[in-house]
Amino acid sequence: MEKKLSRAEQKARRPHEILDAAFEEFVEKGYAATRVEDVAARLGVTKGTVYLYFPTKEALFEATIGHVSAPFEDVRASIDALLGPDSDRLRQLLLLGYDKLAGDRKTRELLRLQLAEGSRFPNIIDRHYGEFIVPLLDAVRALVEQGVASGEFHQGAAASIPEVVISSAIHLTIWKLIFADRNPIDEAAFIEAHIDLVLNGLLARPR
Amino acid sequence: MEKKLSRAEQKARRPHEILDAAFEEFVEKGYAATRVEDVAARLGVTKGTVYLYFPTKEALFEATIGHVSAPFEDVRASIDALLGPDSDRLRQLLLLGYDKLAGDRKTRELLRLQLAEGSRFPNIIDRHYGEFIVPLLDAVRALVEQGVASGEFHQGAAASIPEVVISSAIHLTIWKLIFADRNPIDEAAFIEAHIDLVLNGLLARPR
DNA sequence: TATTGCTGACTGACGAGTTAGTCAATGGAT
DNA sequence: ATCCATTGACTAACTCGTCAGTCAGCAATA
Repeated sequence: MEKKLSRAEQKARRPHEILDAAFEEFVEKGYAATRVEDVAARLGVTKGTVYLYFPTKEALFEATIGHVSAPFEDVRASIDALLGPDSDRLRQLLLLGYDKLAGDRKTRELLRLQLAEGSRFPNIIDRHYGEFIVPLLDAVRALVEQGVASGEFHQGAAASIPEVVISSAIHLTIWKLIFADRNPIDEAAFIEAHIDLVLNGLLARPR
Repeated sequence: MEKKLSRAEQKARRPHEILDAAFEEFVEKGYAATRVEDVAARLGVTKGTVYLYFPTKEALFEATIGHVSAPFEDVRASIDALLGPDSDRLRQLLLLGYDKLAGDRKTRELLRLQLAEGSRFPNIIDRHYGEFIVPLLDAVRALVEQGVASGEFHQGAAASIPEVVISSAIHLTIWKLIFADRNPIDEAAFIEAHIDLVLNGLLARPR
């Protein structure tokens, strides 16, 4: 079902197509081992075409990172819309986190690229940090503080460091990145265990 | 203070020296971008020398991974030596985990290499999984199960998935890999928060 | 016909792997 | 103790393939 596109339409689509293809190649091979020609081949065009839209391989890489890390603005809004007691809101927030981080292949692979290439492209780290990490941590912190204020959560070391609350989502993401399909994990059970731990801890409750 | 080494001594040291240098280069640049000549230059020798000891760059890389992931056999023993109530033993186990994972630069960077190059060198993953991950998770699982049996820990989703108990150590490791020195974190407070969360959870205790 | 998105053949640089040759340590002979 | 033939760790300059980036020309569109 190939639709015939006008030249203008084709040209307008090219950058997106190229960035999508580049993302796949960079994820698969890493920056250094990726060949611009292979990126082009994914679209059935040649290297020259890619260089009409991006001046260098480096520029292509940075644009690629920007392209996939773009659609994160809605997260903040979803967080503010959560309802119910703080423990429920925290549960929903964590589920949302799993969905956006461990569940979304693009975000996951973006993390891989940050780890693999971040030292040579520091700006991709800083950008992601400001646009994604800080707001997420702030949201968790705000939620936990509110829970403490309402008396639903107890004051303590854990309440002041939001990182430890979301760690398992990072953990599952890393696990999936390392063991793609080889050591699958029961994700639903993992997430339930995480939420259970965060709310109840391990110590037996006094009855 | 350069000590004069006999030829035999020099030759015996070479492989170690090369692997140490190679590790630094691979960590810094990644597999593809690392030049064998730069590895050699770290020792003040030339490329040819490296090829006397390792047949290809690939073989050098795999040997390098093997070289740094070697000293892990003692962890199991340290775990079995822990004493006291289960909550104390768990705390000590976590501290040990932080020491070996987040605290040790080599282990940390090994994780980075696994993430960055693992898809192209599957065997380095499998090896590490069997030699390090499985024993560690088994140890945590055994400890938690014992705590449940003794009544100190409560039965629940968290108790059956040891991963969620150690997640924050992974999280801190990743954080340090991504933000080397740029966004430092109060590690002692982080670890305390982790232990607090694991033991007590967030929910306020009934008084 | 004029325009332009694209091609594909080209270049220059770079890096893995090779190998003929070097020279200093070694150890046996004197 | 001194000499010298032999060894072998190492070098330096090479080949060969690869790949980023270029650009004159082509062919389809408007």
